[in-house]
This record gives sequence, structure tokens and C-alpha cells, in this order.
Amino acid sequence: MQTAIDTRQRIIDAAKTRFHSRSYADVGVKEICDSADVQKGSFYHFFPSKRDLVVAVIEEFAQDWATGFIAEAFDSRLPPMERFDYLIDAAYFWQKAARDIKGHIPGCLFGNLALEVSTQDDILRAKLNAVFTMAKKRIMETLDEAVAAGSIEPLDSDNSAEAMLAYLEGLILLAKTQNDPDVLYRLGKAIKSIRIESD
Amino acid sequence: MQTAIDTRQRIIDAAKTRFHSRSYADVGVKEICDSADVQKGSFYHFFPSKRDLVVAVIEEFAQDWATGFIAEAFDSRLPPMERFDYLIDAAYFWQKAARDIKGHIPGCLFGNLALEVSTQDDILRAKLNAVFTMAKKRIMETLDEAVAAGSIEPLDSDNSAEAMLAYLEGLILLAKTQNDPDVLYRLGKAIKSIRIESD
DNA sequence: TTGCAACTTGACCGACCGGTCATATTAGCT
DNA sequence: AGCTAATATGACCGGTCGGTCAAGTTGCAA
Repeated sequence: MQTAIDTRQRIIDAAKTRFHSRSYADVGVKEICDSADVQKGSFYHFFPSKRDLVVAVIEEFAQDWATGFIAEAFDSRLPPMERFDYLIDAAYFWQKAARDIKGHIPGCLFGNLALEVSTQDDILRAKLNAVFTMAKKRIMETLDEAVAAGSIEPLDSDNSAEAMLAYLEGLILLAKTQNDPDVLYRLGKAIKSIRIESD
Repeated sequence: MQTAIDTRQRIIDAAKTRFHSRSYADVGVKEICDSADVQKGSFYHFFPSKRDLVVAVIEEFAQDWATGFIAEAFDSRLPPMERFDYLIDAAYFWQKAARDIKGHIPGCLFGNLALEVSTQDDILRAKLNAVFTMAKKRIMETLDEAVAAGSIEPLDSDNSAEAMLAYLEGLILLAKTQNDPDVLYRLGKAIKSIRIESD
């Protein structure tokens, strides 16, 4: 059957955009089914529960992320510290594009979900945490490269990377609250000044 | 009638803790009424809608915040830059205390709500944005004081304050995702290194 | 060509959602 | 004491929620 994988994918696709631009609780199974042109029964054939769907969405989105703008921004041909400029740029353009189309900044799917479900579902929380850990790792490797290249002073790259990730998520949070992607432009450059000394 | 104000307050109190530690969508009017020992009809006597309740909760919480740990941390008797240490400390202890009692880090009510409702309700978004603007102002004043006292080099205090706020919110986001208040301790000190140069 | 598993269909479920309402009850003023 | 307006009561509303299920239909392997 050729449509099988397709059906599953259509469900994920419909859910992905909706969870991203609204919230987990606000998007119902029925709405997802309708927009994916799938019946309720089919939905529950592929996903035991709504929660299992959001897990799939997180996984796929993390993949998109890793192979998408994260991969582009962290291009190893670029001087290490320059990659952070690309990261901020990419975030800016993504949020701006979404706002121009939908009218609102969706923010970061992972950040959104993390704040929504972390206190209520430890498994989802762990999933989201793993995504952040992966992002942190990319940042850390870049910092280590920068240190090796002599473009920055040695530092606690692990904690510094986490701090930079926190800053990025915080920027996106404020940008979403103001519904204004320019926040990323105005404040983004400071990401390179964040550093935690090694002891 | 003596119980009148009391009833309204009981509703707000019950809602405040629940919205903070769960989410807006997840907490129903019925649950709030039950826990506040109030009937549905009474609830809608005081609040035209659930949304009006959350507005009241935001306002009261912002007040608690301003007169609570924000006021303490930004104590004018402290050297300006030291106040940021107190800010981080206060955030750390608050989150830790909540986790020890409830098992989970609730995060920042404003950050939580901002990511949950910003794309769906511009009025709530504006309310939350106003709270952030107030916090930013406090930070900015502190930075200006620090510059005046010569403890830091002159900088774009407005944007730097916003960047520091973003960082704080990002730290709380990661702490919540890891369910670990230590994130604030590990990474908090970097808040003082964030600066955006004036041009 | 038959058999079986993968998939689809759409009606159905109980629970809960935010919100309404007519009817008490109460408190404070005159 | 009597009136009025504020507050309280709890049954009730239509709609939606996540989820179930029995009965199809389809594609593929043997």
C-alpha cells in the first residue's frame, strides 16, 4: 500500500505546523485529521495517542533542524565565531518569514513545548531536553574550534555553549512576546560575548 | 459583604499557582472553582471569562514580582552590578523551593504564558510584554547606575537590559526543561558579561 | 485466486470544556 | 423593619475533547 507511509506523514506534517504556531493543548486530534484528510480511526492506527504524535513531531522537527539551518549555520568552512552570526541570521529570517505569512512569530517549537509540557510529562520533557543537548553540543564544538584557532580565549566551552543556547531561546521568547523578529537583530550579536570561564 | 473580595481573591490565588505550575489551557474553570470553594456562577460573577481571570492573575503576579524578589534584588543600597547576583540567586531559590515541594520547576509564569498564548491572543501578549518591559526598565536603571558609578564601561543600556532579561528567561526555560534549578547557578553569572555596545 | 494483514471508514463513547441562568440568600443602607 | 443590590447556588447548555470499535476495503504474497 503506497498511501500508508503517506498518511502517517500527512498527519505529522499537519500537526507540525499547528503545534509550532499554536500549542499542544490547543490543537485537537480532529483538526489534525481534517486538515490531513484522514479519519480518526486511521489516526489511531498510526499513533496510539496524541502524545505519541507529538513525540514523532519533535523527532522529525529535530531532524529538520539538524539538517536544516543548524547544519547551514554551523558550516565548518566558516570561521568558527562567524557561525554564530549565521545562526542568529537564520533564526531571524525564519521567524520573520513565518510572521509575514501567518501574522505571528511562532517561536521555537522546542522552547514552546518545553514550557507547556515540562511540568506535566517527564518523557516529553526528556525528549525536548535531548534536542537541546544536541544543539548545545554543536555550539560547544564550535567554541572548541574557535579556541583551537586562537580566535577566542580558552573558556568553559560546555557551560558557555549552554549559556549561549539559553540566550538564543530567551531572544526568541522575547521576540515572540513582542511579535517582532527585530529583537533577534537588535540583541543577537551579544551571543558571542557570553562566556563562562573554566575554573 | 465581607466575603466578596475574599471570594475573588480565593479564585485568583487558586488560579495563580495552577497557571504557574501547569498551563493556561490545562487548568479548567471547574478545577479552579472546586479548589477555591466557589461555585461556577460566582466565578462568572467576578470574571466575565477565563481570559479575564488570567489577566487578573498576570496583573497580580506582576505586582508580587515587583514588590517581591525584584524589589529585593534591585535594592538600591547594593552596588549596582551586585544586584544581578541577587537576581539570579532569588530565581534559583524560588525555582528550587518549588521543585522541592511540587517535584517540578514551574519556570516563569510570564515566560510560560507568553509562549503559550502569544500567537493566539494579542491582548494577553501585550499584557505580558508590558510586564517584560517593566522588568527591562529595572535592569536598565541598574546598568545606568553602574555606568555612573564607573563600575562598568558605558554601553547601550536599553538593549543590554533587554538582552539580560532574555538571558534570564532562557536560563529559566532550560532549567525547567532539565527540571534542575542548578542551571541557574551554573550559568547565571554570565548575565553580567552580556553587553550591547552603544553606537 | 485466495487469504491475510495493513489500512480506512465513520459512527459512537463518556468526560469534560467554557459559559449561562433562574432562583435563593445575604449584607448594608434608610 | 424593609428595600435593594451584591453575591451565592447548582442545575443546565451545546460543543468539543481524546479515544474506541466493528465493519469495510485495499494491496501483496503465495
